[in-house]
Amino acid sequence: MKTPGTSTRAEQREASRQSVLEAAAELFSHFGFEGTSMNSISDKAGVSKQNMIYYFGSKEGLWEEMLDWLFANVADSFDEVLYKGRSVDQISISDFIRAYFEVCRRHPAYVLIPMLEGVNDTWRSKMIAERYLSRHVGRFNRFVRACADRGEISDVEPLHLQNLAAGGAQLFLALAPIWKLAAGKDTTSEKFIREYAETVVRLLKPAS
Amino acid sequence: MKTPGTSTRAEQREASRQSVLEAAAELFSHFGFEGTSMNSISDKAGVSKQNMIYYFGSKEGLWEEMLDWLFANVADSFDEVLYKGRSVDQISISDFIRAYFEVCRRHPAYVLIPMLEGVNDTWRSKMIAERYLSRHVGRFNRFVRACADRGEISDVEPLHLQNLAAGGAQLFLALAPIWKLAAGKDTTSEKFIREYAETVVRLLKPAS
DNA sequence: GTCTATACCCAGATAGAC
DNA sequence: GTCTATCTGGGTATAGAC
Repeated sequence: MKTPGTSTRAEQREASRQSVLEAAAELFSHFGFEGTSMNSISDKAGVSKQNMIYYFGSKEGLWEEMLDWLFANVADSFDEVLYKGRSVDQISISDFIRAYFEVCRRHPAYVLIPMLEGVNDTWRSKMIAERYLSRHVGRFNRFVRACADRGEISDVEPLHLQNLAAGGAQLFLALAPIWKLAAGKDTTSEKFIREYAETVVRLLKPAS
Repeated sequence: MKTPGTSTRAEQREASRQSVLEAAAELFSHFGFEGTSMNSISDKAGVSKQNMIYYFGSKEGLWEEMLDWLFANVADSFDEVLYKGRSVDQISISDFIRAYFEVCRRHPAYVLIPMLEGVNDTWRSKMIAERYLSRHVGRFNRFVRACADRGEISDVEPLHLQNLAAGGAQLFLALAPIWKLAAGKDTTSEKFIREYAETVVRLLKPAS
């Protein structure tokens, strides 16, 4: 039996919020903050614009909630694909790269939004950097040092490695439309990304 | 002595067009097509909006002329930095990567515009791909095969190599604001880019 | 809580005087 | 060729009925 009254309303509201967040992530990630209108989000989500603003307060508020929602989803995927309860010490650089590429493939907006926003120094860039990337960069640096100590990778500046390990797939995934047009290949397929991960892993192996 | 009459007018017009193109490249490359207004371009260029539209017909027309102008400038830089009259056979992969990074550093818009536009399949992506990137990709593939034949690089899929060789610097340069915020480093400095080029070159060396 | 109607602003583009 | 003035459309956000 469905509980009547407030419970159903709350459920309805949550469902609407959810579909707005999904639509917002999709549109913001493709057209940027300025290039995305509240009309297009509400159309895509099937929620009236007025209610959407009522839920999220403003376009800025919606963007902010979308960001937190997105990064929470990504963190869940990371746990599922990579950590599975393991600690950082138990993860090899190959595992990391392969898993990272896979997570990026599953969450296009995770790749696209920092890419579109990171071009400028705005409140949105600041929010992405402060809430998420700073922690990410620090954690990655510690991970790289551990891998280097174990002799798993050749001696590479962590930031360079981060760019090689994470950035390459980001470009293939984010710029898939233009890669398709220019090179005629689908750079988002699971196979393509897996093979690229293998290339990167191979190049990073220390010359024994 | 300045020639009077039509000549001066043509010069004036050319100077105005030039300053509009510069402003347009700067703004389009940071805020995207939708995110850039004709008002902001005309303000930055110091040319009235009405005359700007008179010169370029429309926002679309201006974008198109800006693209050709930009890629022509980039081609000049490539000639200056890399080719210097040499043929492709005389250029090593190290030279290429270092030069490519330097050209990207000199022309931020060359990196940013394909990045912001390449996310979607629009008339602008098509124009970038058809007029420029397709040729670029084909040329690069031939170059890579030549390098591989000479044993200069380990056996890597050309598209992967292209992404490693070209993409890495693009991300550091394009996303400099967010890298600065997240990692506290200026990833656009000549020194930083040179060092990153050296890392890439080193990793690509075949394990002898 | 959810609708209709609308206020208000800025976008791109045009008309017409000079 | 370059201005002033203006049109039309779409943007975010709000007011108020229900």
